[in-house]
Amino acid sequence: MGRGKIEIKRIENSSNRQVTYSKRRNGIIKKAKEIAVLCDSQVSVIIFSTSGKMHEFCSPAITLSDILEQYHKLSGKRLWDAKHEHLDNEINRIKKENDNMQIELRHLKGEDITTLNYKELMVLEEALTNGTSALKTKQRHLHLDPMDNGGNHVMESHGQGMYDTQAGVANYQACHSQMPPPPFAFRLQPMQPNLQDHF
Amino acid sequence: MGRGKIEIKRIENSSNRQVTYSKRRNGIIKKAKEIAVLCDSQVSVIIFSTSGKMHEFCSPAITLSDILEQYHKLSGKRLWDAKHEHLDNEINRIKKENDNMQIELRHLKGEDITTLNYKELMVLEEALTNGTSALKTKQRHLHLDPMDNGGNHVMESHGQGMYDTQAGVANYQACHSQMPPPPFAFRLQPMQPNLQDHF
DNA sequence: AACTATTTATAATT
DNA sequence: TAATTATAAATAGTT
Repeated sequence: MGRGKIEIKRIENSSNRQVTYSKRRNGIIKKAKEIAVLCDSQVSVIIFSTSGKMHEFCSPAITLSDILEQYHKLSGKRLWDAKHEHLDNEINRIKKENDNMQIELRHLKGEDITTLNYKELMVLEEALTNGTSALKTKQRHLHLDPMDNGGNHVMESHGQGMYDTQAGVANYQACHSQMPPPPFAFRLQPMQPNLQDHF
Repeated sequence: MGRGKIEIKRIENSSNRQVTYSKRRNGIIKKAKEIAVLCDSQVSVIIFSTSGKMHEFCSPAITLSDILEQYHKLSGKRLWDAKHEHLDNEINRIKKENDNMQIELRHLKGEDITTLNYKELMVLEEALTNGTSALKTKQRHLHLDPMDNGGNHVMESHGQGMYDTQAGVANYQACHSQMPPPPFAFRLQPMQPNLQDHF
């Protein structure tokens, strides 16, 4: 319907195709609206252009979800099973990851460690050692730079916090005074890192 | 487009409505096919008659599922049913949980703690304290009951590990000898538990 | 369901 | 890019 008849095949000229798309898309959606009103039917039209833009029409007083549910009932085609399965797999994967982390967290916090064997305890000890060491370093940093927080720090009494991990010797000393509870500086005793090196 | 112009409102005559429905439905689906070919676009048309019959058209080389997924991405509207939505929510929930645990784990291992503030460091310290304390207890247990593992333990040298947390005073002393690295028994100094009681 | 007068959609043009 | 218009296509009413 136009100045000339056209063959129904892809319009090669990009600009023409875009124009035709726009006109015909409006046409279809107009028709969809009309049939919905005239014939009291439920219609869903979804159109994506090559450029990725979407236009849709859905009968008033009904959602696309409703239409899809109807679709499922009437056609028997299950549109969502694949998606559901994928989501299920995803959930299982993440849950497993979750469980493992949960266990690791509990162990680091000292919970549920009665079942751990010797080797596992060693790994745990190393992790705690590293964590404590890093925390201590951070705390010293806070101590040296009180501007980070609102003061309330206690001077490091003394002691060489760092020690040669390669030597594998805990060679520091910590002798705290009886002052009121210091925030945290040096209440943690560094532990022996790299334990596994000895086994 | 016919012998006379019609108003776009519900056709009351049931038989006429049925005829018009049939004609216009074919028209829309024909148009949908045409625009899909002419403009290389993806189209989905689903029509339900009042009598419950369904007709559909979907662009070749694409499934309705694909179109609906696109639809969700572009419109943000959720088309899926309750189950789908539930699964989606579940994934988001677990992922968030996952992220939080991941962060906590990293902190306990001494990673990424430079951004922690004072209070957070205190919480972290408490966790490490508890974990270390529990580990030490377990290690002592292994020491007392060498059947658990292959022995190779060192006797506890000395030291009063526990101290009054209520007093809020870090009153322990730790003066390690320079012995060669014992496996693990009592290289960990108990730290102050229940730190939060003080704040 | 087929026909056809007429309306509507739209291809080509401006 | 948007309006115009000649023509093709769709379809309302008829048979």
